[in-house]
Amino acid sequence: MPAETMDELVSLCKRRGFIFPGSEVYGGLQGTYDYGPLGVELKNNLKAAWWRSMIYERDDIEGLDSSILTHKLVLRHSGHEATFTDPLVDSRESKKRYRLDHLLKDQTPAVLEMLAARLEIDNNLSAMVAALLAHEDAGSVLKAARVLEPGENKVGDWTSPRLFNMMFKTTVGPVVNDENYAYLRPETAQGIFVNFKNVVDSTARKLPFGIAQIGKSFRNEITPRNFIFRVREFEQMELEFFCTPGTDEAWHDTWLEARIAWWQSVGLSRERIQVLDVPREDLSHYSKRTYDLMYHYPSIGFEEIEGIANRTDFDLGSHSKNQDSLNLTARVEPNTDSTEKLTIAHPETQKPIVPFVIEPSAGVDRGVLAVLTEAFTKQTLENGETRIVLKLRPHLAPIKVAVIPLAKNREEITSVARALKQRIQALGLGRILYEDTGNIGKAYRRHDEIGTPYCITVDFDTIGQGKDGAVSLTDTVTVRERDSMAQQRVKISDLEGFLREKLR
RNA sequence: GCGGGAGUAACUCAGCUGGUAGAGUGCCACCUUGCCAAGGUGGAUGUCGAGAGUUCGAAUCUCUUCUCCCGCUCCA
Repeated sequence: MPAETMDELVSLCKRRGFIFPGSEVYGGLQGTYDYGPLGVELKNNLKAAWWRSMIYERDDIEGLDSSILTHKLVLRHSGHEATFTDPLVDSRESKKRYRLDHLLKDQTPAVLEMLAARLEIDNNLSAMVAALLAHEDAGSVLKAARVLEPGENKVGDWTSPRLFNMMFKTTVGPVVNDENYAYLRPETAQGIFVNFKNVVDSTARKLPFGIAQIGKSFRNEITPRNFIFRVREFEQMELEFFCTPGTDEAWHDTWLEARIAWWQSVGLSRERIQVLDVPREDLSHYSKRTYDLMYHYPSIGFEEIEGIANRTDFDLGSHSKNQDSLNLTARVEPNTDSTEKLTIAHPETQKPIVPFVIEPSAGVDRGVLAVLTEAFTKQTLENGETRIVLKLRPHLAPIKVAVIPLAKNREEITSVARALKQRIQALGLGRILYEDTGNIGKAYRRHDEIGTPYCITVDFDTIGQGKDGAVSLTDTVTVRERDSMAQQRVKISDLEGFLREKLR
Protein backbone atom coordinates (compact mmCIF):
# COMPACT_ATOMS: atom_id res chain seq x y z
CA MET A 1 0.00 0.00 0.00
CA PRO A 2 1.71 3.20 -1.18
CA ALA A 3 1.95 6.45 0.74
CA GLU A 4 -1.40 8.08 1.39
CA THR A 5 -0.35 11.57 2.36
CA MET A 6 2.39 13.87 1.23
CA ASP A 7 3.14 14.66 4.87
CA GLU A 8 4.29 11.16 5.75
CA LEU A 9 6.66 11.23 2.80
CA VAL A 10 7.99 14.68 3.64
CA SER A 11 8.57 13.58 7.20
CA LEU A 12 10.43 10.41 6.21
CA CYS A 13 12.52 12.30 3.66
CA LYS A 14 13.62 14.85 6.21
CA ARG A 15 14.20 12.38 9.02
CA ARG A 16 16.23 9.91 7.01
CA GLY A 17 18.13 12.34 4.83
CA PHE A 18 16.47 12.10 1.43
CA ILE A 19 15.24 15.63 0.85
CA PHE A 20 15.53 18.89 2.79
CA PRO A 21 14.02 22.34 2.16
CA GLY A 22 16.48 24.64 0.38
CA SER A 23 18.38 27.33 2.32
CA GLU A 24 16.67 26.09 5.46
CA VAL A 25 18.87 27.78 8.08
CA TYR A 26 17.74 31.12 6.65
CA GLY A 27 14.08 30.20 6.75
CA GLY A 28 13.96 28.43 3.41
CA LEU A 29 13.77 29.58 -0.18
CA GLN A 30 10.42 28.89 -1.75
CA GLY A 31 10.40 26.32 -4.51
CA THR A 32 13.83 24.85 -3.80
CA TYR A 33 14.77 21.55 -2.22
CA ASP A 34 18.10 19.90 -1.52
CA TYR A 35 18.77 16.19 -1.87
CA GLY A 36 20.47 14.66 1.16
CA PRO A 37 22.84 11.68 1.42
CA LEU A 38 20.17 9.12 0.53
CA GLY A 39 18.20 11.35 -1.81
CA VAL A 40 21.17 11.97 -4.06
CA GLU A 41 21.78 8.21 -4.36
CA LEU A 42 18.13 7.54 -5.20
CA LYS A 43 17.99 10.37 -7.70
CA ASN A 44 21.26 9.34 -9.35
CA ASN A 45 20.03 5.77 -9.60
CA LEU A 46 16.79 6.88 -11.23
CA LYS A 47 18.66 9.03 -13.74
CA ALA A 48 21.10 6.21 -14.43
CA ALA A 49 18.21 3.84 -15.12
CA TRP A 50 16.74 6.30 -17.61
CA TRP A 51 20.10 6.93 -19.28
CA ARG A 52 20.73 3.21 -19.55
CA SER A 53 17.35 2.57 -21.13
CA MET A 54 17.79 5.42 -23.61
CA ILE A 55 21.45 5.48 -24.55
CA TYR A 56 22.92 2.08 -23.74
CA GLU A 57 20.09 -0.33 -24.42
CA ARG A 58 19.07 1.26 -27.71
CA ASP A 59 21.09 1.90 -30.81
CA ASP A 60 19.32 4.97 -32.08
CA ILE A 61 19.92 7.60 -29.39
CA GLU A 62 22.86 9.85 -28.55
CA GLY A 63 23.49 11.67 -25.29
CA LEU A 64 24.09 15.36 -24.70
CA ASP A 65 24.77 17.77 -21.86
CA SER A 66 24.13 21.32 -22.95
CA SER A 67 24.64 24.46 -20.90
CA ILE A 68 22.04 25.89 -18.59
CA LEU A 69 22.81 29.50 -19.48
CA THR A 70 21.04 30.08 -22.75
CA HIS A 71 21.29 32.82 -25.36
CA LYS A 72 18.22 35.00 -25.30
CA LEU A 73 17.76 34.50 -29.04
CA VAL A 74 17.38 30.76 -28.51
CA LEU A 75 14.45 31.34 -26.21
CA ARG A 76 13.08 34.14 -28.33
CA HIS A 77 12.92 31.98 -31.44
CA SER A 78 11.72 28.97 -29.49
CA GLY A 79 8.66 31.00 -28.59
CA HIS A 80 9.35 30.97 -24.87
CA GLU A 81 9.93 34.70 -24.49
CA ALA A 82 6.45 35.29 -25.77
CA THR A 83 4.63 32.45 -24.06
CA PHE A 84 6.45 32.38 -20.74
CA THR A 85 5.55 35.94 -19.94
CA ASP A 86 2.03 36.29 -18.67
CA PRO A 87 0.35 39.65 -18.08
CA LEU A 88 -1.67 39.25 -14.89
CA VAL A 89 -4.39 41.47 -13.55
CA ASP A 90 -6.09 41.33 -10.17
CA SER A 91 -9.63 42.10 -9.16
CA ARG A 92 -9.56 44.10 -5.94
CA GLU A 93 -13.13 43.13 -5.22
CA SER A 94 -13.17 39.37 -5.76
CA LYS A 95 -9.44 39.03 -4.95
CA LYS A 96 -9.09 36.85 -8.01
CA ARG A 97 -6.24 37.00 -10.46
CA TYR A 98 -6.59 36.60 -14.20
CA ARG A 99 -4.36 36.42 -17.19
CA LEU A 100 -5.10 39.64 -19.03
CA ASP A 101 -5.41 37.99 -22.44
CA HIS A 102 -7.76 35.34 -21.07
CA LEU A 103 -9.83 37.99 -19.36
CA LEU A 104 -10.21 40.08 -22.51
CA LYS A 105 -11.00 37.07 -24.66
CA ASP A 106 -14.09 36.43 -22.56
CA GLN A 107 -15.48 39.95 -22.82
CA THR A 108 -18.33 41.00 -25.12
CA PRO A 109 -17.49 42.63 -28.47
CA ALA A 110 -18.95 45.89 -27.23
CA VAL A 111 -16.55 45.97 -24.28
CA LEU A 112 -13.58 45.28 -26.54
CA GLU A 113 -14.68 48.04 -28.91
CA MET A 114 -14.85 50.48 -26.06
CA LEU A 115 -11.49 49.38 -24.78
CA ALA A 116 -9.88 49.81 -28.18
CA ALA A 117 -11.37 53.26 -28.45
CA ARG A 118 -10.09 54.27 -25.00
CA LEU A 119 -6.64 53.03 -25.88
CA GLU A 120 -6.91 54.69 -29.28
CA ILE A 121 -5.79 51.56 -31.10
CA ASP A 122 -7.32 48.81 -33.26
CA ASN A 123 -9.56 46.19 -31.74
CA ASN A 124 -6.85 43.55 -31.65
CA LEU A 125 -6.28 41.40 -28.63
CA SER A 126 -2.49 41.26 -28.51
CA ALA A 127 -2.23 44.96 -29.40
CA MET A 128 -4.56 45.85 -26.56
CA VAL A 129 -2.62 43.71 -24.12
CA ALA A 130 0.59 45.48 -25.13
CA ALA A 131 -1.05 48.89 -24.89
CA LEU A 132 -2.46 48.14 -21.44
CA LEU A 133 0.92 46.99 -20.19
CA ALA A 134 2.44 50.25 -21.39
CA HIS A 135 -0.39 52.37 -19.99
CA GLU A 136 0.25 54.17 -16.72
CA ASP A 137 -3.22 53.72 -15.35
CA ALA A 138 -4.40 50.61 -17.12
CA GLY A 139 -6.61 49.57 -14.23
CA SER A 140 -8.79 52.65 -14.68
CA VAL A 141 -8.93 52.09 -18.42
CA LEU A 142 -10.22 48.55 -17.84
CA LYS A 143 -12.85 49.88 -15.49
CA ALA A 144 -13.84 52.71 -17.81
CA ALA A 145 -14.24 50.24 -20.67
CA ARG A 146 -16.53 48.25 -18.36
CA VAL A 147 -14.51 45.04 -18.41
CA LEU A 148 -16.61 42.53 -16.54
CA GLU A 149 -15.62 40.21 -13.76
CA PRO A 150 -16.01 36.69 -15.20
CA GLY A 151 -18.94 34.81 -13.80
CA GLU A 152 -20.50 37.98 -12.39
CA ASN A 153 -22.48 40.55 -14.16
CA LYS A 154 -20.62 43.60 -13.01
CA VAL A 155 -17.56 45.63 -13.80
CA GLY A 156 -14.46 44.51 -11.95
CA ASP A 157 -12.27 46.75 -9.80
CA TRP A 158 -9.07 46.06 -11.74
CA THR A 159 -5.48 46.64 -10.87
CA SER A 160 -3.03 47.54 -13.59
CA PRO A 161 -1.66 44.43 -15.27
CA ARG A 162 1.84 43.30 -14.41
CA LEU A 163 4.12 41.02 -16.33
CA PHE A 164 4.99 37.78 -14.68
CA ASN A 165 8.02 36.25 -16.35
CA MET A 166 8.36 32.54 -15.85
CA MET A 167 11.95 32.51 -17.07
CA PHE A 168 14.90 33.42 -14.86
CA LYS A 169 17.19 36.05 -16.30
CA THR A 170 20.75 36.60 -15.25
CA THR A 171 23.49 39.03 -16.14
CA VAL A 172 26.29 37.68 -18.28
CA GLY A 173 29.65 39.40 -18.19
CA PRO A 174 30.90 42.15 -15.89
CA VAL A 175 28.75 44.98 -17.22
CA VAL A 176 25.24 45.17 -15.92
CA ASN A 177 22.88 46.63 -18.49
CA ASP A 178 19.67 45.78 -20.26
CA GLU A 179 21.38 43.91 -23.06
CA ASN A 180 23.86 41.69 -21.23
CA TYR A 181 21.50 39.04 -20.06
CA ALA A 182 20.93 35.38 -20.67
CA TYR A 183 18.24 33.00 -19.48
CA LEU A 184 18.44 29.97 -17.28
CA ARG A 185 16.84 27.42 -19.57
CA PRO A 186 13.17 26.64 -18.87
CA GLU A 187 13.55 23.23 -20.52
CA THR A 188 16.54 21.18 -21.60
CA ALA A 189 14.98 20.59 -25.01
CA GLN A 190 16.24 23.79 -26.62
CA GLY A 191 19.83 22.77 -25.95
CA ILE A 192 19.16 19.66 -27.98
CA PHE A 193 17.56 21.53 -30.88
CA VAL A 194 20.36 24.07 -31.21
CA ASN A 195 22.90 21.21 -31.14
CA PHE A 196 21.02 19.16 -33.72
CA LYS A 197 23.47 20.01 -36.49
CA ASN A 198 26.50 19.37 -34.29
CA VAL A 199 25.29 15.92 -33.31
CA VAL A 200 24.29 14.94 -36.84
CA ASP A 201 27.61 16.13 -38.26
CA SER A 202 29.73 14.42 -35.62
CA THR A 203 27.91 11.08 -35.46
CA ALA A 204 26.63 10.55 -39.01
CA ARG A 205 23.16 9.79 -37.68
CA LYS A 206 20.30 9.07 -40.06
CA LEU A 207 16.58 9.31 -39.42
CA PRO A 208 15.05 8.15 -37.23
CA PHE A 209 17.22 8.84 -34.20
CA GLY A 210 17.09 10.67 -30.91
CA ILE A 211 19.15 12.92 -28.66
CA ALA A 212 18.69 12.54 -24.91
CA GLN A 213 19.66 14.80 -22.07
CA ILE A 214 19.32 14.99 -18.31
CA GLY A 215 19.74 18.32 -16.59
CA LYS A 216 18.45 21.19 -14.53
CA SER A 217 15.78 23.57 -15.72
CA PHE A 218 14.35 26.66 -14.09
CA ARG A 219 10.90 28.13 -14.03
CA ASN A 220 9.75 30.99 -11.92
CA GLU A 221 6.51 29.32 -10.90
CA ILE A 222 3.90 31.61 -9.43
CA THR A 223 3.01 29.09 -6.79
CA PRO A 224 5.60 26.41 -6.09
CA ARG A 225 3.82 23.83 -4.01
CA ASN A 226 3.41 20.21 -3.05
CA PHE A 227 6.92 19.35 -1.90
CA ILE A 228 9.17 18.53 -4.85
CA PHE A 229 6.23 18.32 -7.26
CA ARG A 230 6.29 21.93 -8.38
CA VAL A 231 9.59 23.67 -7.76
CA ARG A 232 11.49 26.53 -9.34
CA GLU A 233 14.67 24.59 -9.93
CA PHE A 234 14.15 21.07 -11.18
CA GLU A 235 15.69 18.37 -13.27
CA GLN A 236 14.41 16.94 -16.51
CA MET A 237 15.07 13.80 -18.47
CA GLU A 238 14.25 14.67 -22.04
CA LEU A 239 14.46 12.80 -25.30
CA GLU A 240 14.00 14.52 -28.63
CA PHE A 241 13.32 11.79 -31.16
CA PHE A 242 13.67 12.93 -34.76
CA CYS A 243 11.72 11.14 -37.46
CA THR A 244 10.49 11.50 -41.00
CA PRO A 245 7.30 13.57 -41.34
CA GLY A 246 4.42 11.18 -41.69
CA THR A 247 5.93 8.63 -39.33
CA ASP A 248 5.55 10.97 -36.37
CA GLU A 249 2.17 9.75 -35.18
CA ALA A 250 3.26 6.13 -35.12
CA TRP A 251 6.42 7.03 -33.22
CA HIS A 252 4.34 9.09 -30.82
CA ASP A 253 2.30 6.01 -29.90
CA THR A 254 5.42 3.84 -29.73
CA TRP A 255 7.07 6.18 -27.27
CA LEU A 256 3.93 6.44 -25.17
CA GLU A 257 3.99 2.68 -24.63
CA ALA A 258 7.76 2.61 -24.09
CA ARG A 259 7.61 5.28 -21.46
CA ILE A 260 4.77 3.65 -19.54
CA ALA A 261 6.76 0.42 -19.55
CA TRP A 262 9.82 2.23 -18.24
CA TRP A 263 7.97 3.81 -15.35
CA GLN A 264 6.71 0.36 -14.44
CA SER A 265 10.30 -0.89 -14.53
CA VAL A 266 11.20 1.56 -11.77
CA GLY A 267 8.35 0.30 -9.64
CA LEU A 268 5.28 2.35 -10.50
CA SER A 269 2.12 0.32 -10.78
CA ARG A 270 0.11 0.61 -13.97
CA GLU A 271 -3.06 1.35 -11.99
CA ARG A 272 -1.53 4.55 -10.67
CA ILE A 273 -0.62 5.83 -14.13
CA GLN A 274 -3.18 7.45 -16.40
CA VAL A 275 -2.73 8.73 -19.92
CA LEU A 276 -4.23 12.12 -20.67
CA ASP A 277 -4.70 13.03 -24.30
CA VAL A 278 -4.26 16.77 -23.81
CA PRO A 279 -7.20 18.72 -25.26
CA ARG A 280 -6.34 20.86 -28.25
CA GLU A 281 -6.97 24.15 -26.44
CA ASP A 282 -4.50 23.21 -23.68
CA LEU A 283 -1.62 22.30 -25.98
CA SER A 284 1.67 24.16 -25.76
CA HIS A 285 2.57 26.57 -28.51
CA TYR A 286 4.79 23.98 -30.22
CA SER A 287 2.64 20.90 -29.92
CA LYS A 288 0.43 19.11 -32.42
CA ARG A 289 -0.61 16.52 -29.86
CA THR A 290 0.52 15.66 -26.35
CA TYR A 291 0.00 12.71 -24.07
CA ASP A 292 0.50 13.49 -20.41
CA LEU A 293 1.40 10.60 -18.17
CA MET A 294 -0.39 11.25 -14.92
CA TYR A 295 0.74 9.56 -11.73
CA HIS A 296 -1.45 9.20 -8.67
CA TYR A 297 0.49 11.17 -6.06
CA PRO A 298 -0.49 11.21 -2.40
CA SER A 299 -2.69 14.12 -1.29
CA ILE A 300 -2.79 15.77 -4.73
CA GLY A 301 -4.12 12.92 -6.87
CA PHE A 302 -3.31 12.37 -10.54
CA GLU A 303 -0.73 14.87 -11.75
CA GLU A 304 1.70 15.00 -14.64
CA ILE A 305 4.92 13.04 -14.30
CA GLU A 306 5.88 13.12 -17.98
CA GLY A 307 4.67 14.83 -21.13
CA ILE A 308 5.06 13.11 -24.47
CA ALA A 309 4.62 15.75 -27.15
CA ASN A 310 4.62 15.76 -30.89
CA ARG A 311 6.55 19.00 -31.47
CA THR A 312 6.38 18.61 -35.25
CA ASP A 313 8.99 20.59 -37.17
CA PHE A 314 8.30 23.65 -35.05
CA ASP A 315 11.54 23.84 -33.07
CA LEU A 316 14.11 22.95 -35.71
CA GLY A 317 12.17 25.09 -38.16
CA SER A 318 12.08 28.02 -35.75
CA HIS A 319 15.83 27.88 -35.21
CA SER A 320 16.64 27.67 -38.93
CA LYS A 321 17.56 30.37 -41.42
CA ASN A 322 15.98 30.53 -44.88
CA GLN A 323 12.77 29.00 -43.56
CA ASP A 324 10.89 29.60 -46.79
CA SER A 325 12.94 26.88 -48.48
CA LEU A 326 12.12 24.24 -45.87
CA ASN A 327 8.47 23.31 -46.51
CA LEU A 328 7.66 23.64 -42.84
CA THR A 329 4.29 22.47 -41.61
CA ALA A 330 4.49 24.43 -38.38
CA ARG A 331 3.85 28.13 -38.29
CA VAL A 332 7.11 29.73 -37.21
CA GLU A 333 8.25 33.28 -36.65
CA PRO A 334 10.74 34.57 -39.23
CA ASN A 335 14.34 34.03 -38.16
CA THR A 336 17.07 36.29 -39.47
CA ASP A 337 19.41 35.55 -36.56
CA SER A 338 20.21 31.85 -37.08
CA THR A 339 23.27 30.85 -39.09
CA GLU A 340 22.15 27.31 -39.93
CA LYS A 341 19.47 25.32 -41.63
CA LEU A 342 18.63 22.53 -39.22
CA THR A 343 17.95 19.82 -41.74
CA ILE A 344 18.90 16.21 -42.37
CA ALA A 345 18.65 13.95 -45.39
CA HIS A 346 15.33 12.28 -46.02
CA PRO A 347 16.06 8.55 -45.66
CA GLU A 348 14.67 7.77 -49.09
CA THR A 349 14.95 10.82 -51.28
CA GLN A 350 18.17 12.07 -49.65
CA LYS A 351 16.78 15.58 -49.97
CA PRO A 352 17.35 17.83 -46.91
CA ILE A 353 14.27 18.00 -44.72
CA VAL A 354 13.33 19.29 -41.30
CA PRO A 355 12.36 16.19 -39.31
CA PHE A 356 9.44 15.93 -36.92
CA VAL A 357 10.16 15.56 -33.21
CA ILE A 358 8.57 13.31 -30.62
CA GLU A 359 9.50 14.46 -27.14
CA PRO A 360 9.12 12.30 -24.04
CA SER A 361 9.95 14.79 -21.28
CA ALA A 362 10.01 13.50 -17.73
CA GLY A 363 10.54 15.29 -14.44
CA VAL A 364 13.31 13.71 -12.39
CA ASP A 365 12.03 15.15 -9.12
CA ARG A 366 8.48 14.10 -9.93
CA GLY A 367 9.89 10.69 -10.72
CA VAL A 368 11.67 10.50 -7.38
CA LEU A 369 8.45 11.53 -5.66
CA ALA A 370 6.46 8.90 -7.51
CA VAL A 371 9.01 6.18 -6.80
CA LEU A 372 9.01 7.10 -3.12
CA THR A 373 5.22 7.19 -3.05
CA GLU A 374 4.92 3.76 -4.58
CA ALA A 375 7.65 2.23 -2.43
CA PHE A 376 6.38 3.64 0.86
CA THR A 377 4.69 0.86 2.77
CA LYS A 378 3.24 0.72 6.25
CA GLN A 379 3.04 -2.86 7.36
CA THR A 380 1.49 -4.35 10.46
CA LEU A 381 3.62 -7.18 11.79
CA GLU A 382 2.44 -10.31 13.53
CA ASN A 383 3.32 -8.85 16.92
CA GLY A 384 1.06 -5.88 16.19
CA GLU A 385 3.83 -3.39 15.59
CA THR A 386 3.98 -1.40 12.40
CA ARG A 387 7.07 -1.10 10.32
CA ILE A 388 7.71 1.33 7.51
CA VAL A 389 9.39 -0.23 4.49
CA LEU A 390 10.54 1.48 1.33
CA LYS A 391 10.03 -1.27 -1.20
CA LEU A 392 12.34 0.27 -3.75
CA ARG A 393 13.52 -1.76 -6.70
CA PRO A 394 17.07 -2.85 -5.86
CA HIS A 395 18.62 -0.85 -8.69
CA LEU A 396 17.14 2.33 -7.22
CA ALA A 397 17.91 1.71 -3.53
CA PRO A 398 20.30 4.32 -2.08
CA ILE A 399 22.10 1.69 -0.01
CA LYS A 400 22.42 -1.71 -1.63
CA VAL A 401 23.65 -3.71 1.31
CA ALA A 402 24.21 -3.04 5.01
CA VAL A 403 26.86 -5.14 6.72
CA ILE A 404 26.10 -5.52 10.41
CA PRO A 405 28.19 -7.07 13.19
CA LEU A 406 25.90 -8.92 15.59
CA ALA A 407 27.77 -7.49 18.57
CA LYS A 408 29.54 -4.20 18.22
CA ASN A 409 31.92 -4.62 21.11
CA ARG A 410 33.51 -7.83 19.88
CA GLU A 411 36.54 -7.01 17.83
CA GLU A 412 36.72 -10.47 16.26
CA ILE A 413 33.28 -9.90 14.76
CA THR A 414 33.51 -6.21 13.85
CA SER A 415 36.83 -6.69 12.07
CA VAL A 416 35.35 -9.42 9.89
CA ALA A 417 32.31 -7.24 9.19
CA ARG A 418 34.45 -4.26 8.23
CA ALA A 419 36.55 -6.35 5.89
CA LEU A 420 33.41 -7.81 4.36
CA LYS A 421 32.02 -4.33 3.76
CA GLN A 422 35.14 -3.36 1.84
CA ARG A 423 35.04 -6.55 -0.12
CA ILE A 424 31.42 -6.10 -1.21
CA GLN A 425 31.94 -2.42 -1.89
CA ALA A 426 34.65 -3.36 -4.37
CA LEU A 427 32.08 -5.23 -6.48
CA GLY A 428 30.81 -1.91 -7.78
CA LEU A 429 27.16 -2.57 -6.98
CA GLY A 430 26.55 0.83 -5.43
CA ARG A 431 26.81 2.10 -1.90
CA ILE A 432 27.44 -0.49 0.82
CA LEU A 433 27.14 0.56 4.45
CA TYR A 434 28.87 -0.73 7.57
CA GLU A 435 26.26 -0.45 10.31
CA ASP A 436 27.04 -0.98 13.97
CA THR A 437 24.13 0.32 15.98
CA GLY A 438 24.64 -2.56 18.38
CA ASN A 439 21.03 -3.59 18.13
CA ILE A 440 20.28 -5.90 15.28
CA GLY A 441 16.52 -5.29 15.28
CA LYS A 442 17.01 -1.57 15.18
CA ALA A 443 19.45 -1.83 12.31
CA TYR A 444 16.97 -3.92 10.33
CA ARG A 445 14.15 -1.42 10.86
CA ARG A 446 16.34 1.48 9.97
CA HIS A 447 17.30 -0.15 6.71
CA ASP A 448 13.69 -1.12 6.00
CA GLU A 449 12.84 2.53 6.20
CA ILE A 450 15.49 3.65 3.74
CA GLY A 451 14.88 0.76 1.37
CA THR A 452 18.10 -1.23 1.73
CA PRO A 453 17.29 -4.52 -0.03
CA TYR A 454 19.69 -6.74 1.95
CA CYS A 455 21.24 -6.74 5.38
CA ILE A 456 24.19 -9.03 5.98
CA THR A 457 24.92 -10.00 9.54
CA VAL A 458 28.27 -11.26 10.73
CA ASP A 459 27.78 -13.37 13.87
CA PHE A 460 29.59 -15.83 16.09
CA ASP A 461 29.01 -18.68 13.67
CA THR A 462 30.77 -16.69 10.96
CA ILE A 463 33.98 -16.70 12.97
CA GLY A 464 33.60 -20.30 14.09
CA GLN A 465 32.47 -19.52 17.62
CA GLY A 466 28.87 -20.62 17.39
CA LYS A 467 27.23 -21.66 20.62
CA ASP A 468 26.60 -25.20 19.55
CA GLY A 469 29.97 -25.39 17.89
CA ALA A 470 28.44 -25.75 14.45
CA VAL A 471 31.63 -25.60 12.46
CA SER A 472 29.64 -26.02 9.25
CA LEU A 473 28.49 -22.40 9.53
CA THR A 474 32.00 -20.98 9.66
CA ASP A 475 32.54 -18.36 6.94
CA THR A 476 28.82 -17.96 6.34
CA VAL A 477 26.67 -14.94 7.08
CA THR A 478 22.98 -14.25 7.54
CA VAL A 479 21.38 -12.47 4.63
CA ARG A 480 18.12 -10.84 5.54
CA GLU A 481 15.72 -9.77 2.83
CA ARG A 482 13.93 -6.46 3.25
CA ASP A 483 10.40 -7.15 2.03
CA SER A 484 9.88 -10.67 3.38
CA MET A 485 12.21 -10.29 6.39
CA ALA A 486 13.30 -13.84 5.52
CA GLN A 487 16.82 -14.89 6.43
CA GLN A 488 19.17 -17.35 4.86
CA ARG A 489 22.69 -18.51 5.49
CA VAL A 490 25.08 -17.75 2.64
CA LYS A 491 28.75 -18.62 2.31
CA ILE A 492 30.92 -15.55 2.11
CA SER A 493 32.51 -17.00 -0.99
CA ASP A 494 29.06 -17.18 -2.62
CA LEU A 495 28.06 -13.62 -1.72
CA GLU A 496 29.32 -12.03 -4.90
CA GLY A 497 27.23 -14.26 -7.14
CA PHE A 498 24.25 -13.97 -4.80
CA LEU A 499 24.30 -10.18 -4.70
CA ARG A 500 25.00 -9.73 -8.40
CA GLU A 501 21.96 -11.85 -9.13
CA LYS A 502 19.68 -10.15 -6.60
CA LEU A 503 20.70 -6.54 -7.16
CA ARG A 504 20.37 -6.46 -10.91
C1' G B 1 -0.86 37.80 -5.18
C1' C B 2 -5.71 37.04 -2.22
C1' G B 3 -8.53 34.21 1.68
C1' G B 4 -8.10 30.45 5.59
C1' G B 5 -4.82 27.40 8.79
C1' A B 6 0.01 26.45 10.91
C1' G B 7 5.31 27.24 12.50
C1' U B 8 7.96 24.88 19.97
C1' A B 9 14.37 19.54 19.99
C1' A B 10 16.20 15.60 14.19
C1' C B 11 10.70 13.57 13.90
C1' U B 12 5.51 13.58 16.10
C1' C B 13 3.50 16.86 19.36
C1' A B 14 2.05 18.96 24.55
C1' G B 15 2.50 23.67 27.02
C1' C B 16 -0.78 29.15 24.91
C1' U B 17 -6.77 32.46 31.16
C1' G B 18 1.31 36.08 30.36
C1' G B 19 5.76 34.10 35.41
C1' U B 20 11.42 32.35 32.21
C1' A B 21 10.21 25.08 28.14
C1' G B 22 8.44 19.51 28.27
C1' A B 23 7.03 14.21 26.57
C1' G B 24 7.58 10.02 23.30
C1' U B 25 10.65 8.48 19.51
C1' G B 26 15.41 9.44 17.50
C1' C B 27 20.75 10.80 18.26
C1' C B 28 25.79 10.31 21.08
C1' A B 29 28.96 7.58 24.94
C1' C B 30 29.62 3.43 28.11
C1' C B 31 27.62 -1.15 29.94
C1' U B 32 24.47 -5.02 28.53
C1' U B 33 22.51 -7.59 24.30
C1' G B 34 23.73 -14.68 20.40
C1' C B 35 18.84 -12.06 14.82
C1' C B 36 13.66 -8.11 14.04
C1' A B 37 12.68 -0.71 16.89
C1' A B 38 15.27 -5.24 24.17
C1' G B 39 17.38 -3.13 28.99
C1' G B 40 20.48 0.16 32.22
C1' U B 41 23.41 4.63 33.24
C1' G B 42 24.97 9.18 31.54
C1' G B 43 24.74 13.07 27.72
C1' A B 44 23.94 16.71 23.63
C1' U B 45 20.53 19.66 20.75
C1' G B 46 15.67 24.92 21.40
C1' U B 47 17.86 32.78 20.73
C1' C B 48 9.48 28.51 21.06
C1' G B 49 10.38 30.75 12.45
C1' A B 50 12.37 36.09 12.36
C1' G B 51 11.83 41.39 13.73
C1' A B 52 9.38 45.07 16.53
C1' G B 53 5.70 46.55 20.22
C1' U B 54 2.73 46.22 24.98
C1' U B 55 4.35 44.61 29.98
C1' C B 56 8.04 44.38 35.94
C1' G B 57 7.94 39.89 32.94
C1' A B 58 6.02 37.21 26.28
C1' A B 59 6.35 30.50 23.44
C1' U B 60 1.56 32.71 25.21
C1' C B 61 -1.21 39.38 23.69
C1' U B 62 -0.56 43.13 19.21
C1' C B 63 1.79 44.46 14.54
C1' U B 64 5.19 43.38 10.54
C1' U B 65 7.79 39.74 7.88
C1' C B 66 9.41 34.80 6.20
C1' U B 67 8.28 29.67 5.37
C1' C B 68 4.86 25.60 5.02
C1' C B 69 -0.27 23.49 4.32
C1' C B 70 -5.48 24.10 2.11
C1' G B 71 -8.58 26.93 -1.42
C1' C B 72 -8.55 30.59 -5.56
C1' U B 73 -5.23 32.09 -9.53
C1' C B 74 -1.12 30.22 -12.47
C1' C B 75 1.02 25.76 -14.30
C1' A B 76 5.31 26.41 -21.06
